[in-house]
Amino acid sequence: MTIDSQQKTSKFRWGEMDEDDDLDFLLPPKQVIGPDETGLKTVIEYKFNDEGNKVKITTRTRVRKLASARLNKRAMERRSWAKFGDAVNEEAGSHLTMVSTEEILLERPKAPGAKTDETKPGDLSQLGGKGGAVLMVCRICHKKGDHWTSKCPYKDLAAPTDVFVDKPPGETSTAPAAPGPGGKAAYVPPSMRAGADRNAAGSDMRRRNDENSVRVTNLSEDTREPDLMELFHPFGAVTRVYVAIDQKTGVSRGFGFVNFVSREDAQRAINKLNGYGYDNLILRVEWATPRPT
DNA sequence: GATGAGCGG
Repeated sequence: MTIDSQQKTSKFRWGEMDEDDDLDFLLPPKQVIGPDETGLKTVIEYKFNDEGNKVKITTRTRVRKLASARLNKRAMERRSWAKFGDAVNEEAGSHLTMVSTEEILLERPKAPGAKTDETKPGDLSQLGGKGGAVLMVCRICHKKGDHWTSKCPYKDLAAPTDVFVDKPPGETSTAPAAPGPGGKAAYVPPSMRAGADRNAAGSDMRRRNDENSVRVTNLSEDTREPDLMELFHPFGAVTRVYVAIDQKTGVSRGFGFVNFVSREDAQRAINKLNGYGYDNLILRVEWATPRPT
């Protein structure tokens, strides 16, 4: 026995074959001929029948006839049109199919409780941004790595998200608190409900409040936020008081901010409290320049 | 004299 024939037998031994073993590799390869001009496609394949004999199976199919039969009259008519536009100088299907350059963001699902994926810190810089840039995709303008949704320059222009859209006024819900068929019942603030004037009082309020920000400087270092509240709230509704604290030492940095609902109230507070003696110091109260967005 | 913390996904 030659080495060559030994190798052959080691690949395939008749004795080890089961009845249902796949012997198809012993058969000649399948042949596909056509379809020819008449639309006739011929497939020739070989199989073993139940007796273990090799049989040849020839299948003929009408291809073109069938395909055209499915096209309706109008479609057939369109086929006879003269080509126009870019198609005039092109082979059908060559350059006419466009590859979309639109950016489509896919969010990779992450199992709850799973650790952040093993993206190396070096990769983040390549994707152009501050730390965590890859995860930062604005839900309003979809710009990625630039800003969070809350900082979006289009935040105030954006149409409200679906969850905030209430039913049209005529449609009254029978059970308002019950979850809808699709899932949880979403709370809809009155200002966002159908029929509410969004421009009047609701969505715009937060931004306006932020602009009614008053800076208070020359505070003694033991002046705290409750003190500021006590001092300023007689002038009108205060939405926020803040005293800057040194993060290391925990002592006041001597300045803070007070936000008012109404700009007029803020102005009155400024007029009255600027130069006011408080804790042996002369307060300085003036409009704060809005924080950089 | 002085201009805010931290949280998302």
